[in-house]
Amino acid sequence: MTKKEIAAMSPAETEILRIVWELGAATVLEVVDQLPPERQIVYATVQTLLRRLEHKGYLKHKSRGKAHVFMASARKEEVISRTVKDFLNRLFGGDPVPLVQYLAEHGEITREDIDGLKKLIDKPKGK
Amino acid sequence: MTKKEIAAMSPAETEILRIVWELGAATVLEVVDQLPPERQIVYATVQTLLRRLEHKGYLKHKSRGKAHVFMASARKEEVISRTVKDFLNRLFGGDPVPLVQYLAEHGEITREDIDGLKKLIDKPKGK
DNA sequence: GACATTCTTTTACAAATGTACGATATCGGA
DNA sequence: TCCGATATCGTACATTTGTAAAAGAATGTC
Repeated sequence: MTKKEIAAMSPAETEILRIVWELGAATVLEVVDQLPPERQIVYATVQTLLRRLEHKGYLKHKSRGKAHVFMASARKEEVISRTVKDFLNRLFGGDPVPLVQYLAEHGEITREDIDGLKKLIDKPKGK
Repeated sequence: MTKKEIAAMSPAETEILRIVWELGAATVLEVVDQLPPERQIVYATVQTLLRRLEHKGYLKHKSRGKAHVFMASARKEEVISRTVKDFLNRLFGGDPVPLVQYLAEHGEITREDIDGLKKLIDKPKGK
């Protein structure tokens, strides 16, 4: 395991990283446009966040014309894994059940979602 | 809704708050003892975190002898709700399914857990 | 090829965060 | 009542974070 040493991302950075993941590749402007309307945050700020994410190793970029196109650099699976685990540890001492329970109780996930999950558990070697 | 305005807690603070919840009520020392051994953090630091949590409204304390006994001040349910929702928004754009999916795929939750969840969903007004 | 436009780079900066030392207060004994 | 042990309080301080303005560079357009 020679990697792993990648600085944790901050909440605001996480938000931005997620959007880049969603878009696959995106310029500063495209990320800004993707932000929820109620999220007041200017171009320059998003740009700073993207740059910091690049510094930390989460993103890389290539140029398209004068614009920079950002895209994932670290493996998303791994980043999510680390992030979720950390969150779970801090808020629930590592036990995922209360978290899922919360989601269920608050109607965040439906019975259909749950049925789908069973399948995942049964065949762990999913595609 | 005249409340709600409670400053967000930082990751380190979250960790400490969780322990206080778990213990119900605890002195600085008791919290320190509850921290996982690999978590290197001295008494004074935990104290600061507890103090900050109190300032933000998450905790209150009463005295027992010379020691302060900290306990929840804000409703845990609500704090967890806000925290989980925020996390979900930032990392998954608000969609809980990928999160639960991740937990299922990585063996964090078992089939039994899931069966229990269905019950919760079926009777949302659970005790 | 001069301009307005569009991006990036550089730089800033206050507030929050993580971590902790030193001074002071308090309590239970000898 | 003086002492050692135990706690809290006040303070500190380097980083990180969130937010952004200002300056500089690349582009397409007349």
